[in-house]
Amino acid sequence: MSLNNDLSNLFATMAAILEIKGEPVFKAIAFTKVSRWLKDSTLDLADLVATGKLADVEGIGPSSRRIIEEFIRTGSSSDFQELSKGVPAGVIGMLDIPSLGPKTISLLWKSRNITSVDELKSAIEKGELAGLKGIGEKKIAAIKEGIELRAKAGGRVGLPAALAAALPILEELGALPNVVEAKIAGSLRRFRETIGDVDLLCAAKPGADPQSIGRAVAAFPQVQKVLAQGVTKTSIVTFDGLQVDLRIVPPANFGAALLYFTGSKEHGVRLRSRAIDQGMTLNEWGIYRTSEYDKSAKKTGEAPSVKPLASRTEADVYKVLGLPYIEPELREDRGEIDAAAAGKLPKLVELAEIRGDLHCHTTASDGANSILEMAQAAREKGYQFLAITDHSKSSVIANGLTAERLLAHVKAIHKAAEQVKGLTLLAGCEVDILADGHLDFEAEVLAELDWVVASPHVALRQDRPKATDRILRAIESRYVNVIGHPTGRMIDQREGLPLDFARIFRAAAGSGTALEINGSYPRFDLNDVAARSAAEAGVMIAVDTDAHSVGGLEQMMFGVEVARRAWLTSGQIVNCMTPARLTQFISRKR
DNA sequence: GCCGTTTTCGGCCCGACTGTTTTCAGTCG
Repeated sequence: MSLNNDLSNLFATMAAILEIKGEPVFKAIAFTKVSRWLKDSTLDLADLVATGKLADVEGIGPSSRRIIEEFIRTGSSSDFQELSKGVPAGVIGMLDIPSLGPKTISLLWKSRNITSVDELKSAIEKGELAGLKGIGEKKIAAIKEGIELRAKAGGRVGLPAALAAALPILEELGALPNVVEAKIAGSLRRFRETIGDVDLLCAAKPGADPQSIGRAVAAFPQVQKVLAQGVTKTSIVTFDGLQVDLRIVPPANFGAALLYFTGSKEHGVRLRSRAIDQGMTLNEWGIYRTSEYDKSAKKTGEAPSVKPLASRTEADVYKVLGLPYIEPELREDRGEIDAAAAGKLPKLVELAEIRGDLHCHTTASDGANSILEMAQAAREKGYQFLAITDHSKSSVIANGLTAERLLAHVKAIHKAAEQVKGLTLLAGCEVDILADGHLDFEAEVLAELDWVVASPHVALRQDRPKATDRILRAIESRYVNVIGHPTGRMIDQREGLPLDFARIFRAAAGSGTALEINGSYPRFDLNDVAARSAAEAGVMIAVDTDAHSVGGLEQMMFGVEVARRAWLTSGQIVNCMTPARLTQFISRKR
């Protein structure tokens, strides 16, 4: 996996250099696509190269293939060395600064010899940017602010935090007198694991001045700063440092706008190019017959004068394109448009289909609530089963249970089960997978349990063969029902184990061992891409919260969202089984 | 650089906002 990451970064850097050098943008776009594919793919690159299957991957042509093959062979790329010759590394880092793009960076570099963010900062302070063509006072101020913003925000915020910040603003927006409808769009609507900025869309009451809505939002109590304010678009920064972009459209164009601003960018590009193939033009106002659209009058901030073929709802627009409605979680240009055209979109799992949680903690280890409290909370959520899975002895910091304490705990769970009617309470354990793949308890202890989650918690920097063997060994145990957070990655904090997924998935599918989507942020592990590959390989997926309190059970919605992004249906998820089916699933392995 | 049920060459998605401009380039999503 780190090979994929390294190569992904290599291609992203090459794209950046091409942009700054002012090469035709399409080269950079092509490399960006390769970079994205490398980051997303769980396939074994070395394997693809060896079998010649790399040539089948869409978007990877002869040049990219040559670069990848050379990199695998030698660990470096002569194309990259050639391209980056004479380009200081700091120049590329300047691309991260908002309001500073490749053209300006190139200008600063060529005319003022500015080659890093630090040099840029001191040049601004000394007033050395004055007199450059196309750069005035305001532009310089914008660059200065961009540098500060970058230093403070550090980029993206986690999904749960972004959602928590966005919902109150959405509510205030929806309550404005001139707003007919308001929705979250962008990556937040697609439930990406991290969010760059929040996109909101609203429909203005016909006849109302759209700009008045933008002004009202700019005056919301959360607003720290207004970045831009036009007729149909307002951008603000909240006191949390989160950027929120609002677009205002007429109700008749709401669907087209929602489709446009939900993205992803790549999904949108594909839809628009599909429209072109069919003699149509798709934009945020609607989908139009190109012959009519080209003749129509257009004015910034207003719908084109010609009548669209569709625009009111997203489904209407998809239909004109000959496609069924595509759920936002699938709109990542990962084959969803081809699947839609072929009538092969999955019926995505829904939160209401989840019948229980199979990974949670109590006061016996590091949780905040008792067995009974957790069980009652699960019952109140309408669950039919719940597995109590406290930590094993090696997790000392988490007050992990010794064999003795665990066996007493099992009895306590069975006793609590009698007090909560209508809920199957499973006595389980989250057993550490030790560095060598041994489990933290002997078989005779595990045999006393109804449900076993085996998870890696330590030694998360192992190399690929070691890490893979370790997890494979756990999968082989007849008592292990699911591997919890299989890679141990933490978003933005640590990479996790570089597993050979192909081998893991084969073993898990063959043995009837589930793999977990852990719905607690920043785990989300397996992630969407890996979970999708796993399910395609026939692996059953468990969607769990890893709740450490009653409130933690609510994280199930995030786990389900990862599952939806992984194209999963209820039939591929252990938590959607009836209690009777679940019992069968467990006994089949033993 | 990649791609091809009209193409092996000639295309490659689209609009809003800002700033520095007198008609447009750069940036962003």
